[in-house]
Amino acid sequence: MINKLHISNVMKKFNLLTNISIIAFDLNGVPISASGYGKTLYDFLDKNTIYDKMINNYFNDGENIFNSNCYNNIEYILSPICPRNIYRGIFIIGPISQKKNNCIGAPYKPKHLYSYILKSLRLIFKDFPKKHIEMEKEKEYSLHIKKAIDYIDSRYMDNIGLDEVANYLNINKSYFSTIFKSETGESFTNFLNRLRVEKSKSLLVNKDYSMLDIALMVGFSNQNYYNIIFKKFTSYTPLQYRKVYTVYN
DNA sequence: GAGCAAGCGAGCATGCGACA
DNA sequence: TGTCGCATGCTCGCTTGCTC
Repeated sequence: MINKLHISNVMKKFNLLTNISIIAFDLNGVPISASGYGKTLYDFLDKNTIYDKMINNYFNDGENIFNSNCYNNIEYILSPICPRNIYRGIFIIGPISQKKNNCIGAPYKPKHLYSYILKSLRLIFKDFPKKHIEMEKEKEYSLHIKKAIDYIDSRYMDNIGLDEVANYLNINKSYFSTIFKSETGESFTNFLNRLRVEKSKSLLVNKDYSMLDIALMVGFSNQNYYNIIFKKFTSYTPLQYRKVYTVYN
């Protein structure tokens, strides 16, 4: 099982250090996480070049550097998330270019630096404080918060609020607000919205529902607000997210 | 149909004191 | 230590209206 938090943190650090965008996919082509100037990263990947072709070439020839079909001198590097097991998923690093003034403003990286780029990614991955990750994984919630999360997970599609969950737990709402934030690290509303956004992702990519339908299905009262919240958590509008996924299927 | 910006009001987050 | 009630500032949810 891939630890998404670990991957996400590694990618953020890699992007900070190198200024190169990076995206992670599982082996079904489903995006796990992205870091960098995300919109550009998605825009310049295209169906014929990137995911399927990269995977095939990597399996067949061990080739891990790919040119963009859309733009000259724009390249991507493929790297397995786990070097010993490509079935854990892949990183796609880029766009990068060997021309300083390229058409899309991709970072300039001469080819002889590619191996260093990959090495630095491996080093970050290796050095990232695993203790922190384990602590996150093993974090236990109090009974109140466990019950609250169960309740939210079963009722997120309804118009639930802080009041309702506090009543369900038979505790004061201000007290619930306090302990919820102290244990989960985010406010009740934030948690609920994030859950709704996560649930909506599968509806966006697997079904042909309209944005309004999906917004209503996961508990948002209108499409506009759904757009705002979706973009807040993913950096993409729901439509962009659907397009991205469609590209890889 | 989808995205975006602005404005407004509701209600959330928070701090504090009190109580068991 | 755990819980509750209250007050208050301000964040966020939502609507409206517009463009593409």
